[in-house]
Amino acid sequence: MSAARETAGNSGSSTEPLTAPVEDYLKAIYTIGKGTGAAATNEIAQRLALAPASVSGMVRRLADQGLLAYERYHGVKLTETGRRAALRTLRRHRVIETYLAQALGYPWDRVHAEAERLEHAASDELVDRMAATMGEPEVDPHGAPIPTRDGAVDETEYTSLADLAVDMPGIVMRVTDEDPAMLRYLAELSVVPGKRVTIKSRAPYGGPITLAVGRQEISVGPAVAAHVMTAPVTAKASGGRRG
Amino acid sequence: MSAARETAGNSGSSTEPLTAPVEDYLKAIYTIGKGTGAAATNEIAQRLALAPASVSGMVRRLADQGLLAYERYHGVKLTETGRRAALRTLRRHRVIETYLAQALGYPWDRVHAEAERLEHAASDELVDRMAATMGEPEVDPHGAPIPTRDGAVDETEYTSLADLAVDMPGIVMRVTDEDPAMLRYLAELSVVPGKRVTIKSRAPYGGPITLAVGRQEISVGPAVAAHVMTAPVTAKASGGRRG
DNA sequence: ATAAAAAGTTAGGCTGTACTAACTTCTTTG
DNA sequence: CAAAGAAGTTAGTACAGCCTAACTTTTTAT
Repeated sequence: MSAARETAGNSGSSTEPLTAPVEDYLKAIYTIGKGTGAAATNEIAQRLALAPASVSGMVRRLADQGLLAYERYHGVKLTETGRRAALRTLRRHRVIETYLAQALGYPWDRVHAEAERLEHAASDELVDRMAATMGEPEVDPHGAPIPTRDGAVDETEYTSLADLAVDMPGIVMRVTDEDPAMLRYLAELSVVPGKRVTIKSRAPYGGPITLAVGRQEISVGPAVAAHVMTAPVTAKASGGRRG
Repeated sequence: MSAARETAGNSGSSTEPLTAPVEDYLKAIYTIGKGTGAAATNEIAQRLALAPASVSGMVRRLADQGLLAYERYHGVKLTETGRRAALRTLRRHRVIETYLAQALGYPWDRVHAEAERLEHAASDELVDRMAATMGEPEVDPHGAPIPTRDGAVDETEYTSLADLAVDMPGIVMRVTDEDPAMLRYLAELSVVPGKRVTIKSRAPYGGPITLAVGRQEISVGPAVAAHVMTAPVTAKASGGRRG
């Protein structure tokens, strides 16, 4: 279809800047596939709040541009080029979030929305200057690792509160949800990166999880718990990352 | 969702956010008409580097949205709504420029390009936080006045070096050009806001203008001189604005 | 193993913003 | 005041993204 299409053979990485929607697709696909795995059309659509049909169309174009590998009816996988582009956007996003919080006093529940727009407008120079003035932070305000300039990310997997064993203390490393209401809720409970927590009990059938945070004892539902990621306290080898 | 188009008769100021191109049009029209005057299609086209035909089309839609008054073949004028929108964008642009320079060490020749993109992505909250951390600056790094939150701007007109009388000392208030090369050139000559300058001589027929800047004597062409705006040194009533 | 359900795709449209080519209106000037 | 030139407009097209409706393919469950 649509004959005459351009120079035909630009399946490599052309240097034209990506559009905001394209960056959003790549970011979504990356976070779904966590670097290597494949992403399903429907899941991409849900993440981006789009109709699945729209994703089918876009995904084809991204494949034509060499950003991802696509086989009809069988999801999508980032190419190396696509992965690099995704990580560049992710770095922007997280550096900006961190900067907003540290330099401009943004509350942690609002940095995401602002960064979501700025990430498409900020130059690499800007992002690098922000990172430099903050001393090259390694995690954003939610504990998510910030990719480096050259596309390296800490991909350590943590244990969520939903999976953490009873009486095994853990350090909150990350909250993997950006919903402002949930973030405010967690902040109120002091469940934020760096805090030490211990599961006291877990009610069955999706019931509440009771845990100790500092000297307080609180209860949260499993949906919340699933988004709070922890590292074992005993492992002093926390990989050199610091909040 | 998004069914059935919306309330139809939105010729007033609907609260939907403006797109980046729309903001660019309004900004261009504002700066051409300096607040009140009209802007010609061709001039808008030139500012935005677009074909005049594209401007005709867009301008009609902006008129439909109540952002400007448009009469075929007779240019365009901002409505009050349009003017407010233009000033909001201008404020964003200039606050961002100033912040980039002051907080992130951007050189003054590069702030414009970066702000040009960020102004469409930054929220009012972000812009206000930037302004607040800088103590509500009144001018940007080129000396352009920053509109206030509620749309007030200093519209003082200054005298360009091309018009400044010989031997009448002036203070450089503003440079009205964003070309990085020209800005670097002027910075090298120390012709920057705040500097005191005195025209020593003006060669006829568009020849060079010789002026004293500090203890240095330099020569510039009329194209450069036209973009350097000065206020009389004697007028202590400089309106309360400070670089 | 097949039918129902889920997932994914194609077809056909729409909007916003741009372009070129051809035409019209305004302005200027002889 | 008419003709040339400048300015501006319309017509027709394109492209990126998105949508809904209808269809196809894959998966699951009986």
